[in-house]
Amino acid sequence: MTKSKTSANSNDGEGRIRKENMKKILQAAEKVFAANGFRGATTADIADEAGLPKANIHYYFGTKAKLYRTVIDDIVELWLSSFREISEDDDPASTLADYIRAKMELSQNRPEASRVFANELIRGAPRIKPYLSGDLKEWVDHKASIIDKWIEQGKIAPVDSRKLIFHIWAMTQTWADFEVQWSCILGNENGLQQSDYENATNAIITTVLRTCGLLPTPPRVTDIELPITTQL
Amino acid sequence: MTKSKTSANSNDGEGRIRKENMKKILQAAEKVFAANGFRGATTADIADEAGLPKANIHYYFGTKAKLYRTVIDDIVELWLSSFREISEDDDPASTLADYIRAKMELSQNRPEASRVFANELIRGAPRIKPYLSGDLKEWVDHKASIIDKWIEQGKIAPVDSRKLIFHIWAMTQTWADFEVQWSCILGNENGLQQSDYENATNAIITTVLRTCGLLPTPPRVTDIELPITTQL
DNA sequence: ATTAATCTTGACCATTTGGTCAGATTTTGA
DNA sequence: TCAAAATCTGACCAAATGGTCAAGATTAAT
Repeated sequence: MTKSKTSANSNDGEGRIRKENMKKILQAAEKVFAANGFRGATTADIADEAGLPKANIHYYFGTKAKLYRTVIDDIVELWLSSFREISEDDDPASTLADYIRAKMELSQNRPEASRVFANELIRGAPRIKPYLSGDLKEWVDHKASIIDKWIEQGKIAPVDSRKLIFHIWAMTQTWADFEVQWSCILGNENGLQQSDYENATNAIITTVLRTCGLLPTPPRVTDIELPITTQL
Repeated sequence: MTKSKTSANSNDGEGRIRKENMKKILQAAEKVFAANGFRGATTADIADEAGLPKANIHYYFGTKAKLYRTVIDDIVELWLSSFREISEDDDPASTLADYIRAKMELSQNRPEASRVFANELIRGAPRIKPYLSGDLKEWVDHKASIIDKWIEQGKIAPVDSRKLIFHIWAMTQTWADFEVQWSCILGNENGLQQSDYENATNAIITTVLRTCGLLPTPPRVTDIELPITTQL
Protein backbone atom coordinates (compact mmCIF):
# COMPACT_ATOMS: atom_id res chain seq x y z
CA MET A 1 0.00 0.00 0.00
CA THR A 2 2.32 2.75 1.20
CA LYS A 3 4.78 3.25 -1.57
CA SER A 4 7.69 1.26 -0.24
CA LYS A 5 10.88 3.27 -0.40
CA THR A 6 12.93 1.26 -2.81
CA SER A 7 12.40 -2.41 -3.46
CA ALA A 8 14.67 -1.59 -6.36
CA ASN A 9 16.09 1.83 -6.77
CA SER A 10 16.99 0.81 -10.26
CA ASN A 11 14.82 -2.19 -10.74
CA ASP A 12 17.77 -4.54 -10.88
CA GLY A 13 15.45 -7.31 -9.99
CA GLU A 14 13.93 -9.20 -7.14
CA GLY A 15 16.35 -11.19 -5.03
CA ARG A 16 19.28 -9.00 -5.80
CA ILE A 17 21.61 -10.87 -3.51
CA ARG A 18 20.45 -14.19 -4.85
CA LYS A 19 21.02 -13.13 -8.42
CA GLU A 20 24.47 -11.74 -7.73
CA ASN A 21 25.65 -14.75 -5.80
CA MET A 22 24.32 -17.23 -8.31
CA LYS A 23 26.14 -15.38 -11.03
CA LYS A 24 29.37 -15.39 -9.05
CA ILE A 25 29.00 -19.09 -8.42
CA LEU A 26 28.17 -19.93 -12.02
CA GLN A 27 31.18 -18.07 -13.30
CA ALA A 28 33.44 -19.77 -10.80
CA ALA A 29 31.91 -23.13 -11.62
CA GLU A 30 32.45 -22.68 -15.35
CA LYS A 31 36.10 -22.00 -14.70
CA VAL A 32 36.63 -24.93 -12.35
CA PHE A 33 34.62 -27.41 -14.41
CA ALA A 34 36.52 -26.31 -17.52
CA ALA A 35 39.81 -26.95 -15.83
CA ASN A 36 38.96 -30.23 -14.13
CA GLY A 37 35.90 -31.83 -15.61
CA PHE A 38 32.90 -32.83 -13.54
CA ARG A 39 34.54 -35.49 -11.43
CA GLY A 40 37.76 -33.59 -10.99
CA ALA A 41 36.12 -30.36 -9.89
CA THR A 42 35.48 -29.92 -6.18
CA THR A 43 32.84 -27.78 -4.55
CA ALA A 44 35.54 -26.36 -2.32
CA ASP A 45 37.47 -25.14 -5.39
CA ILE A 46 34.35 -23.56 -6.79
CA ALA A 47 33.60 -21.88 -3.48
CA ASP A 48 37.14 -20.49 -3.27
CA GLU A 49 36.98 -19.22 -6.83
CA ALA A 50 33.65 -17.56 -6.08
CA GLY A 51 34.90 -16.12 -2.82
CA LEU A 52 32.15 -17.74 -0.79
CA PRO A 53 32.01 -20.47 1.82
CA LYS A 54 31.28 -23.91 0.51
CA ALA A 55 27.97 -24.19 2.30
CA ASN A 56 26.80 -21.22 0.33
CA ILE A 57 27.22 -23.07 -2.95
CA HIS A 58 24.95 -25.80 -1.67
CA TYR A 59 22.48 -23.26 -0.36
CA TYR A 60 21.94 -21.95 -3.88
CA PHE A 61 22.39 -25.02 -6.03
CA GLY A 62 21.82 -28.04 -3.84
CA THR A 63 24.28 -30.50 -5.33
CA LYS A 64 27.37 -30.38 -7.47
CA ALA A 65 25.47 -32.26 -10.17
CA LYS A 66 22.71 -29.66 -10.29
CA LEU A 67 25.23 -26.85 -10.47
CA TYR A 68 27.01 -28.61 -13.33
CA ARG A 69 23.73 -29.12 -15.12
CA THR A 70 22.98 -25.41 -14.86
CA VAL A 71 26.39 -24.51 -16.22
CA ILE A 72 25.98 -26.86 -19.16
CA ASP A 73 22.48 -25.62 -19.93
CA ASP A 74 23.68 -22.03 -19.96
CA ILE A 75 26.45 -22.92 -22.37
CA VAL A 76 24.09 -24.78 -24.68
CA GLU A 77 21.81 -21.77 -24.73
CA LEU A 78 24.74 -19.49 -25.54
CA TRP A 79 25.82 -21.87 -28.29
CA LEU A 80 22.52 -22.13 -30.06
CA SER A 81 21.48 -18.53 -29.69
CA SER A 82 24.63 -16.82 -30.81
CA PHE A 83 24.38 -17.36 -34.54
CA ARG A 84 21.95 -15.63 -36.76
CA GLU A 85 19.43 -17.53 -38.80
CA ILE A 86 20.46 -18.26 -42.34
CA SER A 87 18.51 -19.04 -45.46
CA GLU A 88 19.24 -20.48 -48.86
CA ASP A 89 19.00 -16.99 -50.31
CA ASP A 90 21.92 -15.70 -48.30
CA ASP A 91 25.28 -15.23 -49.90
CA PRO A 92 27.35 -18.35 -49.11
CA ALA A 93 30.72 -16.65 -48.84
CA SER A 94 29.73 -13.92 -46.43
CA THR A 95 27.44 -16.22 -44.46
CA LEU A 96 30.18 -18.77 -43.92
CA ALA A 97 32.73 -16.11 -43.12
CA ASP A 98 30.40 -14.46 -40.62
CA TYR A 99 29.72 -17.75 -38.97
CA ILE A 100 33.40 -18.55 -38.65
CA ARG A 101 34.06 -15.11 -37.19
CA ALA A 102 31.27 -15.53 -34.67
CA LYS A 103 32.58 -18.92 -33.58
CA MET A 104 36.10 -17.59 -33.26
CA GLU A 105 34.88 -14.73 -31.14
CA LEU A 106 33.23 -17.22 -28.83
CA SER A 107 36.46 -19.21 -28.67
CA GLN A 108 38.35 -16.12 -27.75
CA ASN A 109 35.87 -14.59 -25.33
CA ARG A 110 34.37 -17.67 -23.69
CA PRO A 111 37.09 -20.30 -23.86
CA GLU A 112 36.02 -21.83 -20.57
CA ALA A 113 32.55 -22.48 -21.89
CA SER A 114 34.04 -24.27 -24.83
CA ARG A 115 36.22 -26.34 -22.51
CA VAL A 116 33.39 -27.37 -20.25
CA PHE A 117 31.62 -28.65 -23.31
CA ALA A 118 34.76 -30.35 -24.60
CA ASN A 119 35.26 -32.08 -21.28
CA GLU A 120 31.74 -33.40 -21.39
CA LEU A 121 32.17 -34.70 -24.94
CA ILE A 122 35.49 -36.38 -24.26
CA ARG A 123 33.79 -38.31 -21.50
CA GLY A 124 31.16 -39.56 -23.91
CA ALA A 125 28.61 -36.87 -23.04
CA PRO A 126 26.91 -38.91 -20.32
CA ARG A 127 24.61 -36.05 -19.36
CA ILE A 128 23.92 -34.35 -22.69
CA LYS A 129 23.44 -37.13 -25.19
CA PRO A 130 19.76 -36.28 -25.55
CA TYR A 131 20.68 -32.73 -26.44
CA LEU A 132 23.24 -33.92 -29.00
CA SER A 133 20.75 -36.21 -30.69
CA GLY A 134 17.98 -33.67 -30.36
CA ASP A 135 18.36 -29.92 -30.61
CA LEU A 136 21.92 -30.01 -31.84
CA LYS A 137 21.26 -32.61 -34.52
CA GLU A 138 18.29 -30.60 -35.73
CA TRP A 139 20.36 -27.45 -35.86
CA VAL A 140 23.02 -29.17 -37.95
CA ASP A 141 20.48 -30.90 -40.18
CA HIS A 142 18.88 -27.57 -40.91
CA LYS A 143 22.11 -25.75 -41.70
CA ALA A 144 23.32 -28.68 -43.77
CA SER A 145 20.17 -28.63 -45.84
CA ILE A 146 20.80 -25.00 -46.68
CA ILE A 147 24.35 -25.75 -47.73
CA ASP A 148 23.03 -28.59 -49.86
CA LYS A 149 20.66 -26.17 -51.54
CA TRP A 150 23.56 -23.87 -52.29
CA ILE A 151 25.28 -26.79 -53.94
CA GLU A 152 22.20 -27.64 -55.99
CA GLN A 153 21.94 -24.04 -57.09
CA GLY A 154 25.55 -24.13 -58.21
CA LYS A 155 26.47 -21.41 -55.75
CA ILE A 156 29.22 -23.44 -54.16
CA ALA A 157 31.26 -26.47 -55.08
CA PRO A 158 30.01 -29.88 -54.02
CA VAL A 159 31.05 -30.67 -50.48
CA ASP A 160 29.90 -32.95 -47.68
CA SER A 161 27.85 -30.32 -45.87
CA ARG A 162 27.74 -32.00 -42.47
CA LYS A 163 31.46 -32.63 -42.45
CA LEU A 164 32.02 -29.06 -43.49
CA ILE A 165 30.15 -27.90 -40.40
CA PHE A 166 31.97 -30.37 -38.16
CA HIS A 167 35.31 -29.26 -39.43
CA ILE A 168 34.46 -25.60 -38.99
CA TRP A 169 33.65 -26.40 -35.39
CA ALA A 170 36.84 -28.39 -34.98
CA MET A 171 39.03 -25.64 -36.39
CA THR A 172 37.39 -22.83 -34.45
CA GLN A 173 37.02 -24.59 -31.13
CA THR A 174 40.54 -25.92 -31.11
CA TRP A 175 41.66 -22.33 -30.53
CA ALA A 176 39.76 -22.32 -27.25
CA ASP A 177 40.13 -25.89 -26.09
CA PHE A 178 43.80 -26.39 -26.89
CA GLU A 179 44.95 -22.81 -26.62
CA VAL A 180 47.97 -23.77 -24.56
CA GLN A 181 49.22 -26.12 -27.25
CA TRP A 182 49.04 -23.56 -30.00
CA SER A 183 50.56 -20.79 -27.94
CA CYS A 184 53.46 -23.00 -26.90
CA ILE A 185 54.13 -24.05 -30.47
CA LEU A 186 53.92 -20.47 -31.67
CA GLY A 187 56.52 -19.61 -29.07
CA ASN A 188 54.25 -17.68 -26.74
CA GLU A 189 54.00 -19.63 -23.52
CA ASN A 190 51.78 -17.01 -21.96
CA GLY A 191 48.82 -17.44 -24.25
CA LEU A 192 47.66 -16.35 -27.65
CA GLN A 193 47.67 -12.77 -28.89
CA GLN A 194 44.88 -10.92 -30.56
CA SER A 195 46.80 -11.21 -33.81
CA ASP A 196 46.94 -14.99 -33.48
CA TYR A 197 43.17 -15.17 -33.34
CA GLU A 198 42.87 -12.84 -36.30
CA ASN A 199 45.31 -14.86 -38.38
CA ALA A 200 43.60 -18.07 -37.41
CA THR A 201 40.22 -16.67 -38.31
CA ASN A 202 41.50 -15.66 -41.71
CA ALA A 203 43.17 -19.01 -42.25
CA ILE A 204 39.95 -20.86 -41.47
CA ILE A 205 37.88 -18.59 -43.68
CA THR A 206 40.36 -19.13 -46.50
CA THR A 207 40.29 -22.88 -46.06
CA VAL A 208 36.51 -23.09 -45.96
CA LEU A 209 35.95 -20.76 -48.88
CA ARG A 210 38.55 -22.54 -50.99
CA THR A 211 36.94 -25.83 -50.07
CA CYS A 212 33.65 -24.47 -51.34
CA GLY A 213 35.23 -22.99 -54.46
CA LEU A 214 34.37 -19.49 -53.32
CA LEU A 215 37.82 -17.96 -53.34
CA PRO A 216 39.50 -17.13 -56.62
CA THR A 217 42.71 -18.31 -55.17
CA PRO A 218 45.39 -20.77 -55.90
CA PRO A 219 45.10 -20.98 -59.60
CA ARG A 220 42.31 -18.89 -60.92
CA VAL A 221 38.85 -20.20 -60.56
CA THR A 222 35.39 -19.57 -61.95
CA ASP A 223 32.09 -20.70 -60.68
CA ILE A 224 30.97 -23.96 -62.18
CA GLU A 225 29.55 -27.08 -60.65
CA LEU A 226 31.28 -30.37 -61.18
CA PRO A 227 31.22 -33.89 -59.79
CA ILE A 228 32.53 -34.36 -56.29
CA THR A 229 36.06 -35.57 -56.63
CA THR A 230 37.61 -36.40 -53.37
CA GLN A 231 39.84 -39.39 -53.65
CA LEU A 232 43.45 -38.50 -54.11
CA MET B 1 76.75 -72.00 -16.17
CA THR B 2 74.50 -74.99 -16.65
CA LYS B 3 72.27 -74.01 -19.47
CA SER B 4 69.17 -72.96 -17.59
CA LYS B 5 66.15 -74.69 -18.98
CA THR B 6 64.03 -71.85 -20.17
CA SER B 7 64.43 -68.32 -18.93
CA ALA B 8 62.34 -67.68 -22.02
CA ASN B 9 61.10 -70.50 -24.13
CA SER B 10 60.39 -67.90 -26.74
CA ASN B 11 62.48 -65.07 -25.47
CA ASP B 12 59.48 -62.92 -24.61
CA GLY B 13 61.66 -61.09 -22.21
CA GLU B 14 62.82 -60.97 -18.64
CA GLY B 15 60.14 -60.26 -16.05
CA ARG B 16 57.37 -61.75 -18.11
CA ILE B 17 54.80 -61.23 -15.37
CA ARG B 18 55.97 -57.72 -14.77
CA LYS B 19 55.75 -56.85 -18.44
CA GLU B 20 52.28 -58.32 -18.83
CA ASN B 21 50.85 -56.65 -15.78
CA MET B 22 52.32 -53.29 -16.57
CA LYS B 23 50.81 -53.51 -20.01
CA LYS B 24 47.41 -54.43 -18.58
CA ILE B 25 47.62 -51.53 -16.16
CA LEU B 26 48.75 -49.04 -18.78
CA GLN B 27 45.91 -49.97 -21.08
CA ALA B 28 43.39 -49.68 -18.28
CA ALA B 29 44.90 -46.39 -17.19
CA GLU B 30 44.70 -44.93 -20.67
CA LYS B 31 41.03 -45.77 -20.78
CA VAL B 32 40.22 -44.37 -17.36
CA PHE B 33 42.33 -41.25 -17.71
CA ALA B 34 40.76 -40.61 -21.11
CA ALA B 35 37.30 -40.84 -19.63
CA ASN B 36 37.90 -38.84 -16.47
CA GLY B 37 41.04 -36.79 -16.68
CA PHE B 38 43.81 -37.00 -14.14
CA ARG B 39 41.92 -35.70 -11.15
CA GLY B 40 38.73 -37.50 -12.00
CA ALA B 41 40.35 -40.89 -12.49
CA THR B 42 40.67 -43.11 -9.45
CA THR B 43 43.23 -45.82 -8.88
CA ALA B 44 40.38 -48.11 -7.90
CA ASP B 45 38.75 -47.63 -11.31
CA ILE B 46 42.02 -48.37 -13.03
CA ALA B 47 42.52 -51.48 -10.93
CA ASP B 48 39.02 -52.73 -11.75
CA GLU B 49 39.53 -52.06 -15.44
CA ALA B 50 42.83 -53.94 -15.32
CA GLY B 51 41.34 -56.80 -13.33
CA LEU B 52 43.86 -56.43 -10.54
CA PRO B 53 43.67 -55.36 -6.91
CA LYS B 54 44.41 -51.73 -6.29
CA ALA B 55 47.54 -52.44 -4.27
CA ASN B 56 48.95 -54.06 -7.36
CA ILE B 57 48.80 -50.83 -9.31
CA HIS B 58 50.86 -49.14 -6.64
CA TYR B 59 53.25 -52.04 -6.54
CA TYR B 60 54.17 -51.45 -10.17
CA PHE B 61 53.82 -47.71 -10.55
CA GLY B 62 54.10 -46.19 -7.11
CA THR B 63 51.73 -43.26 -7.41
CA LYS B 64 48.84 -42.24 -9.61
CA ALA B 65 50.92 -39.30 -10.85
CA LYS B 66 53.76 -41.57 -11.97
CA LEU B 67 51.35 -43.86 -13.75
CA TYR B 68 49.79 -40.90 -15.52
CA ARG B 69 53.20 -39.64 -16.51
CA THR B 70 54.02 -43.01 -18.04
CA VAL B 71 50.77 -43.04 -19.98
CA ILE B 72 51.39 -39.54 -21.32
CA ASP B 73 54.98 -40.33 -22.29
CA ASP B 74 53.87 -43.41 -24.18
CA ILE B 75 51.33 -41.38 -26.09
CA VAL B 76 53.83 -38.69 -26.94
CA GLU B 77 56.17 -41.32 -28.26
CA LEU B 78 53.39 -42.83 -30.35
CA TRP B 79 52.51 -39.38 -31.66
CA LEU B 80 55.95 -38.36 -32.76
CA SER B 81 57.03 -41.70 -34.12
CA SER B 82 54.06 -42.54 -36.22
CA PHE B 83 54.64 -40.24 -39.16
CA ARG B 84 57.29 -40.75 -41.71
CA GLU B 85 59.95 -38.17 -42.33
CA ILE B 86 59.22 -35.76 -45.11
CA SER B 87 61.42 -33.59 -47.24
CA GLU B 88 60.98 -30.66 -49.55
CA ASP B 89 61.43 -32.98 -52.50
CA ASP B 90 58.37 -35.02 -51.67
CA ASP B 91 55.17 -34.54 -53.58
CA PRO B 92 52.99 -32.18 -51.55
CA ALA B 93 49.63 -33.68 -52.44
CA SER B 94 50.45 -37.27 -51.62
CA THR B 95 52.51 -36.30 -48.59
CA LEU B 96 49.69 -34.27 -47.09
CA ALA B 97 47.13 -36.93 -47.94
CA ASP B 98 49.26 -39.65 -46.39
CA TYR B 99 49.71 -37.61 -43.27
CA ILE B 100 46.00 -36.99 -42.93
CA ARG B 101 45.30 -40.67 -43.43
CA ALA B 102 47.83 -41.61 -40.79
CA LYS B 103 46.35 -39.19 -38.30
CA MET B 104 42.84 -40.41 -38.98
CA GLU B 105 43.93 -43.98 -38.45
CA LEU B 106 45.31 -42.98 -35.08
CA SER B 107 42.03 -41.27 -34.25
CA GLN B 108 40.14 -44.38 -35.16
CA ASN B 109 42.44 -46.95 -33.58
CA ARG B 110 43.70 -45.11 -30.52
CA PRO B 111 40.92 -42.68 -29.61
CA GLU B 112 41.66 -42.99 -25.92
CA ALA B 113 45.23 -41.87 -26.43
CA SER B 114 43.96 -38.81 -28.22
CA ARG B 115 41.52 -38.11 -25.40
CA VAL B 116 44.11 -38.40 -22.67
CA PHE B 117 46.12 -35.82 -24.51
CA ALA B 118 43.07 -33.64 -25.07
CA ASN B 119 42.23 -33.77 -21.38
CA GLU B 120 45.71 -32.65 -20.52
CA LEU B 121 45.57 -29.75 -22.97
CA ILE B 122 42.17 -28.54 -21.84
CA ARG B 123 43.57 -28.27 -18.35
CA GLY B 124 46.36 -26.07 -19.59
CA ALA B 125 48.88 -28.89 -19.95
CA PRO B 126 50.30 -28.52 -16.43
CA ARG B 127 52.56 -31.53 -16.81
CA ILE B 128 53.57 -31.38 -20.47
CA LYS B 129 54.22 -27.75 -21.22
CA PRO B 130 57.95 -28.39 -21.62
CA TYR B 131 57.18 -31.01 -24.21
CA LEU B 132 54.85 -28.65 -26.09
CA SER B 133 57.43 -25.88 -26.18
CA GLY B 134 60.21 -28.34 -26.90
CA ASP B 135 59.94 -31.47 -29.01
CA LEU B 136 56.51 -30.68 -30.35
CA LYS B 137 57.35 -27.11 -31.32
CA GLU B 138 60.48 -28.35 -33.09
CA TRP B 139 58.49 -30.97 -34.93
CA VAL B 140 56.01 -28.37 -36.14
CA ASP B 141 58.70 -25.84 -36.99
CA HIS B 142 60.43 -28.41 -39.12
CA LYS B 143 57.33 -29.51 -40.99
CA ALA B 144 56.25 -25.92 -41.45
CA SER B 145 59.58 -25.03 -42.98
CA ILE B 146 59.14 -27.75 -45.56
CA ILE B 147 55.67 -26.50 -46.41
CA ASP B 148 57.10 -23.02 -46.74
CA LYS B 149 59.67 -24.35 -49.18
CA TRP B 150 56.90 -25.91 -51.22
CA ILE B 151 55.28 -22.51 -51.37
CA GLU B 152 58.52 -20.84 -52.43
CA GLN B 153 58.98 -23.42 -55.13
CA GLY B 154 55.48 -22.74 -56.39
CA LYS B 155 54.40 -26.29 -55.68
CA ILE B 156 51.45 -25.23 -53.56
CA ALA B 157 49.43 -22.10 -53.05
CA PRO B 158 50.50 -19.67 -50.35
CA VAL B 159 49.11 -20.71 -46.97
CA ASP B 160 49.96 -20.12 -43.33
CA SER B 161 51.90 -23.34 -42.87
CA ARG B 162 51.65 -23.56 -39.08
CA LYS B 163 47.94 -22.91 -39.09
CA LEU B 164 47.56 -25.51 -41.81
CA ILE B 165 49.17 -28.08 -39.54
CA PHE B 166 47.09 -26.98 -36.54
CA HIS B 167 43.90 -27.25 -38.50
CA ILE B 168 44.80 -30.67 -39.84
CA TRP B 169 45.25 -31.78 -36.25
CA ALA B 170 42.01 -30.15 -35.20
CA MET B 171 40.02 -31.80 -37.97
CA THR B 172 41.53 -35.24 -37.54
CA GLN B 173 41.55 -35.36 -33.77
CA THR B 174 38.01 -34.13 -33.41
CA TRP B 175 36.93 -37.51 -34.79
CA ALA B 176 38.52 -39.19 -31.78
CA ASP B 177 37.96 -36.63 -29.05
CA PHE B 178 34.37 -35.73 -29.81
CA GLU B 179 33.28 -38.95 -31.47
CA VAL B 180 30.07 -39.06 -29.47
CA GLN B 181 29.02 -35.66 -30.75
CA TRP B 182 29.50 -36.54 -34.40
CA SER B 183 27.88 -39.92 -34.11
CA CYS B 184 24.84 -38.45 -32.38
CA ILE B 185 24.47 -35.75 -35.02
CA LEU B 186 24.88 -38.29 -37.79
CA GLY B 187 22.08 -40.28 -36.20
CA ASN B 188 24.18 -43.15 -34.93
CA GLU B 189 24.07 -43.04 -31.17
CA ASN B 190 26.20 -46.14 -30.92
CA GLY B 191 29.35 -44.71 -32.42
CA LEU B 192 30.85 -44.01 -35.79
CA GLN B 193 31.04 -46.50 -38.63
CA GLN B 194 34.03 -47.35 -40.73
CA SER B 195 32.41 -45.44 -43.56
CA ASP B 196 32.14 -42.31 -41.42
CA TYR B 197 35.87 -42.33 -40.87
CA GLU B 198 36.50 -42.88 -44.56
CA ASN B 199 34.21 -40.04 -45.58
CA ALA B 200 35.74 -37.77 -43.01
CA THR B 201 39.23 -38.64 -44.18
CA ASN B 202 38.29 -37.80 -47.73
CA ALA B 203 36.59 -34.59 -46.69
CA ILE B 204 39.67 -33.45 -44.82
CA ILE B 205 42.00 -34.38 -47.66
CA THR B 206 39.78 -32.46 -50.05
CA THR B 207 39.72 -29.43 -47.82
CA VAL B 208 43.45 -29.38 -47.30
CA LEU B 209 44.34 -29.97 -50.92
CA ARG B 210 41.89 -27.33 -52.10
CA THR B 211 43.35 -24.96 -49.54
CA CYS B 212 46.76 -25.60 -51.02
CA GLY B 213 45.49 -25.32 -54.57
CA LEU B 214 46.33 -28.95 -55.24
CA LEU B 215 42.94 -30.24 -56.29
CA PRO B 216 41.55 -29.43 -59.73
CA THR B 217 38.18 -29.06 -58.21
CA PRO B 218 35.44 -26.58 -57.82
CA PRO B 219 35.90 -24.70 -60.99
CA ARG B 220 38.71 -26.17 -62.91
CA VAL B 221 42.14 -25.28 -61.77
CA THR B 222 45.69 -25.45 -63.02
CA ASP B 223 48.87 -25.19 -61.13
CA ILE B 224 50.11 -21.67 -60.94
CA GLU B 225 51.45 -19.62 -58.11
CA LEU B 226 49.80 -16.40 -57.11
CA PRO B 227 49.81 -13.89 -54.29
CA ILE B 228 48.36 -14.87 -50.95
CA THR B 229 44.81 -13.63 -50.76
CA THR B 230 43.20 -14.29 -47.49
CA GLN B 231 41.00 -11.45 -46.43
CA LEU B 232 37.38 -11.94 -47.32
C1' DA C 1 10.48 -0.81 15.07
C1' DT C 2 9.14 -5.39 14.23
C1' DT C 3 8.86 -9.51 12.13
C1' DA C 4 9.23 -12.77 8.42
C1' DA C 5 12.09 -14.16 4.82
C1' DT C 6 16.41 -14.63 3.15
C1' DC C 7 21.15 -15.34 3.52
C1' DT C 8 25.61 -16.81 5.87
C1' DT C 9 28.73 -19.93 7.91
C1' DG C 10 31.52 -22.89 11.07
C1' DA C 11 31.17 -27.32 12.60
C1' DC C 12 30.13 -31.72 11.51
C1' DC C 13 29.44 -36.40 9.06
C1' DA C 14 29.70 -40.47 6.03
C1' DT C 15 32.03 -41.84 2.02
C1' DT C 16 35.69 -41.94 -1.14
C1' DT C 17 40.37 -41.46 -2.24
C1' DG C 18 45.50 -42.16 -2.75
C1' DG C 19 48.65 -44.64 -0.63
C1' DT C 20 50.96 -48.17 2.80
C1' DC C 21 52.25 -52.50 4.65
C1' DA C 22 53.13 -57.01 6.31
C1' DG C 23 52.35 -61.43 5.57
C1' DA C 24 51.18 -64.97 2.12
C1' DT C 25 51.95 -66.98 -2.51
C1' DT C 26 54.26 -67.73 -6.73
C1' DT C 27 58.15 -67.64 -9.75
C1' DT C 28 62.94 -68.05 -10.69
C1' DG C 29 67.51 -69.94 -10.88
C1' DA C 30 70.93 -73.34 -9.59
C1' DT D 1 64.79 -79.47 -4.32
C1' DC D 2 65.07 -75.18 -2.13
C1' DA D 3 66.05 -70.55 -1.01
C1' DA D 4 65.96 -65.97 -2.81
C1' DA D 5 63.47 -62.80 -5.51
C1' DA D 6 59.35 -61.23 -7.22
C1' DT D 7 54.52 -60.83 -6.93
C1' DC D 8 50.07 -60.55 -4.72
C1' DT D 9 46.53 -58.69 -1.74
C1' DG D 10 43.33 -57.80 2.25
C1' DA D 11 43.37 -54.72 5.80
C1' DC D 12 44.34 -50.42 7.08
C1' DC D 13 45.04 -45.13 7.40
C1' DA D 14 44.99 -40.07 6.93
C1' DA D 15 43.28 -36.69 3.97
C1' DA D 16 39.85 -34.97 0.95
C1' DT D 17 35.20 -34.77 -0.63
C1' DG D 18 30.08 -33.93 -1.18
C1' DG D 19 26.74 -32.70 1.56
C1' DT D 20 24.04 -31.26 6.04
C1' DC D 21 22.52 -28.40 9.70
C1' DA D 22 21.35 -25.28 13.19
C1' DA D 23 22.24 -21.08 14.93
C1' DG D 24 23.27 -16.45 13.85
C1' DA D 25 23.27 -12.18 10.70
C1' DT D 26 21.14 -9.39 7.18
C1' DT D 27 17.57 -7.71 4.39
C1' DA D 28 12.87 -6.60 3.16
C1' DA D 29 8.20 -5.06 4.03
C1' DT D 30 4.90 -2.79 6.71
